[in-house]
Order: sequence, then structure tokens, then C-alpha cells
Amino acid sequence: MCGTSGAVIQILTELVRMTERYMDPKSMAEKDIQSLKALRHSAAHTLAQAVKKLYPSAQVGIGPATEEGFYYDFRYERPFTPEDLERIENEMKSLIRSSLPIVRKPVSRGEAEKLFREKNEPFKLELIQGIPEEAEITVYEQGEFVDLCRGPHVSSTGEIPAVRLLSTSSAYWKGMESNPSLQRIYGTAFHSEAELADYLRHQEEVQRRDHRKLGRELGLFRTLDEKGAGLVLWLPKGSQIRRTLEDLWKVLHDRHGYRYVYTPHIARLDLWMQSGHWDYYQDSMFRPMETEGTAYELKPMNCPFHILIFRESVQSYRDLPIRLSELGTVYRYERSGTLHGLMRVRGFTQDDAHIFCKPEDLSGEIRNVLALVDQMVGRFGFTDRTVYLSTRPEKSVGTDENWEMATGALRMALEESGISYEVDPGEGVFYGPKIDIKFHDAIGRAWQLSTIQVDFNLPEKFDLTYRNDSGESRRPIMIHRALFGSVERFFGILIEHYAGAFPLWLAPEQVRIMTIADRHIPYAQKVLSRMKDLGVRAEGDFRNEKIGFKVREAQMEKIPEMWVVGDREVEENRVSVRTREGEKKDLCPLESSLQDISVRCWPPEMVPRSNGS
RNA sequence: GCCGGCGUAGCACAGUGGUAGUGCAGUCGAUUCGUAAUCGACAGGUCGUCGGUUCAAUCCCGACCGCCGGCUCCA
Repeated sequence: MCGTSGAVIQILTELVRMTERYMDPKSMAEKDIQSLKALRHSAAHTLAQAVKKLYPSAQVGIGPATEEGFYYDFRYERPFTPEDLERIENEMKSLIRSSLPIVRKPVSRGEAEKLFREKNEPFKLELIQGIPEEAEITVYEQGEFVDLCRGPHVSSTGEIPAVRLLSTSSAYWKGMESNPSLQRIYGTAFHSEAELADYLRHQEEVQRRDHRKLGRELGLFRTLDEKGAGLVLWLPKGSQIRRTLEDLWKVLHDRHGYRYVYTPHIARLDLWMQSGHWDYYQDSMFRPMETEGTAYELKPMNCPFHILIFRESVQSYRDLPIRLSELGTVYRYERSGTLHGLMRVRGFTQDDAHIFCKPEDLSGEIRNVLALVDQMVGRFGFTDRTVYLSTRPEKSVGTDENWEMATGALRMALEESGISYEVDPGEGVFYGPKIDIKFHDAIGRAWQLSTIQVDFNLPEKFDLTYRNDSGESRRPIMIHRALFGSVERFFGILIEHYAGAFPLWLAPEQVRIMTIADRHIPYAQKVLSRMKDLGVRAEGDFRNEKIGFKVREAQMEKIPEMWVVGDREVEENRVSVRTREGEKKDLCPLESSLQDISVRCWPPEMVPRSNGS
């Protein structure tokens, strides 16, 4: 009854298909990627050619192909407007129509420098200086436009079948804040107009699902903005979803042997000096506050507290492993320009846990986490994932022996779990190797959610020990892990993944009971109170309005089921059910419908035991 | 933080150097109407904040706060 309708599935399948076509490089043949890249790179050159033609005093920066299109950076006396963009795009199309040959020319360093000095292109000259002595320098020429470039390109501007300029923004020269700020023009290009149209449709779909928009429309959350940028207010409906999610999280963690803890939001600054966070990350921490002459600090992480709990509760190897879990809210200073809805905030809740174990338990513990990740994240329909193993970075702490042992344990855990993975060499955290997991959402976008990190550093800093079976003092290994990463961000991802239409078990309001006329209210009240007794999140709409009006409102609120009662239902002790997807089931017997919903309204892992009835 | 854009009623948006409108939502009234909008009336805004220019600022200028698109960053 709550299944997704065929039409919706078809739309989703279509979306995933078109997303894969241009967003997932792995699904494309290497050859196709290269040819699309060359096409887009040539489109970038054509963009620069058009800009130079229309605005001769503009100076060019760099203009590469990207995952989704291309861009080119310019320095110009004023910002480009949307009208400029339109002009430029038209000029590009006219350049494409003239089918200018794109010609590769090797040049000497001297020639290159002379060329770009004459053209007054200081950024290009800077790039030439960065090219190693022995390397060959090439330029690509199309019409009157010449660009320093190593290629490859398509052979003529006529070979750019579909191009579109998308937006402008700013970017630093070479991405360095100390460098001048340039204007970046973004665009995209494809082998056909049809593919371009697919891309644009996908972009619209992304906008339609924007969690900030849906979050406001559905009354899920808001951010404090003027009262505190990057801080989240969970409105009642959003809070209900969070509660369901957290309840499920706790149940699954209990089953996997975790012990739930609570820790404070602030502590004396010394704690973060001891942990080393103050040294490493103080730029990302809120300023300390002083009380009675002592500096206190808002927590940017939960781990030091969990370490203190470990010290309280563990002495012997018999106590290990110990798994401490907490939905702990942390505060980190993020630069104002980086804040973004729920995705990037200054106060967020980590679905955190720290596992302290003996070295020989490491691999098994990781396996347990991997299984929990799939169970937990999979519950939301995220099944397609990519797993990365990150190894020792250049700047790191710990012995070679430890790094080898830990990296080997991660590898073994992955292999024993039958999980294929990619290695990210040197991408580990300074304190240990890690496994990162990205999941793909309903429209094919990849989100980094889970992370599992081994830590040699903190146990050392806090001098954590236990006694082994020979009575010797040993240092435990610590694992940091989060499945969602941040509850706030995960919620944002869920909103976009489901496009606001949460599955029945997660929906803040699961069923709305609506009456045809006032005389049906007593019966509807009875149905409503039965539902509430069964733990269903049901509400009644008994207003004196037409049924079409009530249905429309419920539909826009994305309530999974509408139970309609009128004369026929009252007479026969039945209900008529209409789903959000538009399916209708008239005159269902009340009792069996209630029994049915009382099971479906829970996450499968949490369906209460029936008491024999 | 930086570059650019933006900030008008709960939401979506108009608008003007002489203190503001539309739609939806809201409130009230009528309607009792079977699966995406019944009709009518009313009410609602120190036009983000502070300062400046001006006889007069929501409109022009500046600073600040916030939002949006990027850049940068992301333990």
C-alpha cells in the first residue's frame, strides 16, 4: 500500500541513468571521458576567444574541463552580468558555426613568452615560468585566438555540438587567497543537444530537491541566520524525523555492543591542550570563554570525553573492547562564506563512537563497524557505495610498525567483509589510516558519509593503558567512527534523497485521517485514537472543507497516507486509503487496516513484539 | 575570510526620492461539498541594522549583519 508507484520508479530510474551518463566517470569508457574532456576543453578555449573578441581588455587565466563542464577565468574591469553571458554564448555559437580549425603548435620558450607578452597576458607568462625547462611548450590556435595549452582538443570549433554557459563567480588566481581575484565563467558542453538537455533537466531536479527549500516548505528546520549563522533550529516535524533516526541508531548500536554515553558541551581549555586539538585545530574552534579566571572551550569533538570515560572504566584486557557511542553535538568555527544549509554548519551532531581495543582485535572491530554501516545507512536506501582506504600521509605520528599493522588490519577487514575498495595513498589522517565510504543517492550523487579512523595519537596523549593477561601494561588502540558523519548533514542529504517524501516509517506525520462532512467526525475520531494507541503518527483533518482541498494539502505536505471516511466507511466500519503516490484503495476493513499500519509505521528493526493477539 | 549578486508581510514576488502593493498562507463569516485549490470579508510590513546625503530615503552613499553562487577550507 505504501509502495512507490511505477511512474515514480520510472522517473527515478531515468534520472539515475542520465546522471550516470555524465556524472559517474567509472560508468563511462575511458575513451569517452577523454573525448568529452577534449570537447569541453575546446569549448573553454572558444569561451575565451569569445570573451577576448567582445571585451578585448579582458586578460585570460586558466580554462580547464571539469567533471561536469568547463570554466575559464578572466580579469576584467567590471563583473560580467547575465546579459554579458548571453552575448558571450551567442558569440561562441557563431565561432562554432564558422568551424575554425584548432591547430596545435609547438613553440620555444622564447617564442611563447614573446607571444603572450605582446598579447599582454601576464597570467599566461606566469604559467610559462612554471613550466619545467625540459618540457615542450605548445600553443593551440583557433582563428585569431591563441592559448597556451597542452591539449588535447577537438580539431575544429565546429565539433562542439552542444554548449551552454551557466554562471559566473569569482576565483583566486591559482586558488590562492593572496592572489588577485578573477572572474570565472562556468559552462558545459556535450556531444549532443539531447545530452545537454538531460544535464539541464538533472540540474533542475537537483534544485527541486534542495533541502533548504524543502526544509522550509515542509517545516522541517530552519537556520538561525541573524541570530547565529550556521546554527540549526529543528522544528517539530524535522525533530520527529531526527528522533526516529536516532532511536533506530541507538537500537542498532545496542545490538552491536556499543554503550551509549553523554558528555558535556564545554570543558576547560586544558582538556583540548592535552588532546592536541588546540594546537592543531584552534583556527576551527570557537574562541575560549573565561569564567572565574579559567578558560573554557566549546567542544569541537567528543573523543577527549570518551577517553576520560575509558580511563574511568577500563583497567584489564578483560574489559576490552569497549565501544562508547554518543550522538554528541560539537561546535566548530567555519568561515562565514562556507556555510550552507544543513550541509555545512557550525553546530552539529556527530553520530560518534570510539572503540578501544587490543591490536589483535582491530580487524574484527572494523568488520563489525563495516557491517553496522551497511545496516544503518542501507536502511535509508543507500546501497550503492564506494569505499576508500587512505594510507599514511607525509606528516604523521606513530611508528612504522603501528601504521603497517593498522593499515593491514583495515585491509583485512575489508577483504574479509568482501568489500572492494580503492586505495587513496597518503590520504590518511596524521594519527592513523582510515576507511571512508561514499554512498550514492536516489539521483546518483555521491556523498561521503561514513568514516572509520584508527588513532595512535590520543591514547598516547592521554597515556591510556590496560593490563594484558600477563599483567603487563599495554596501550589500547582507538578507533573513531561515524556512520552518518553529522546528523544535520545526513538529514539534509535524506531530504534531497527522498525529495522530501520520507518513507512511511520515517515520515513525521504518517497518516492523515480526513472526513467528508461533519457527521463523520465521531467515527474519524475513533479511528484516530485507535491509531495513536498503536503508535502511529496520525493526525485528523476534520475541518469543514471539501475533500479535494484536504487531499491537496496533505499531498503537498507529502504525507504518506490519507485515510478518508464518509458515509460508506462509517456504515461498514471501513476506511478508504489514498497514498501520496496517488494509489487508491476504497473501503478497506478498519481492523485489518489498523493492524497493517501498526506494523508498517515502524522501522523494520523496531517493530514492537505483538502481544499474542 | 575573499569575489560577485541579493535582503520589501509567514512564503513567493511587484514597486517608487514624497513613509508601499499582488498571490498564497492567516483570521472571521457563509458553504456539509467523495480524492491536488468553494465563495466573500478582514487583518498583516519602523521595506535587514546603523550611520550619511537630502526639505524629504524603502529607493542614493557607507559600514555592519545575514542569505545565495563560487573560491578557499573541511580533524
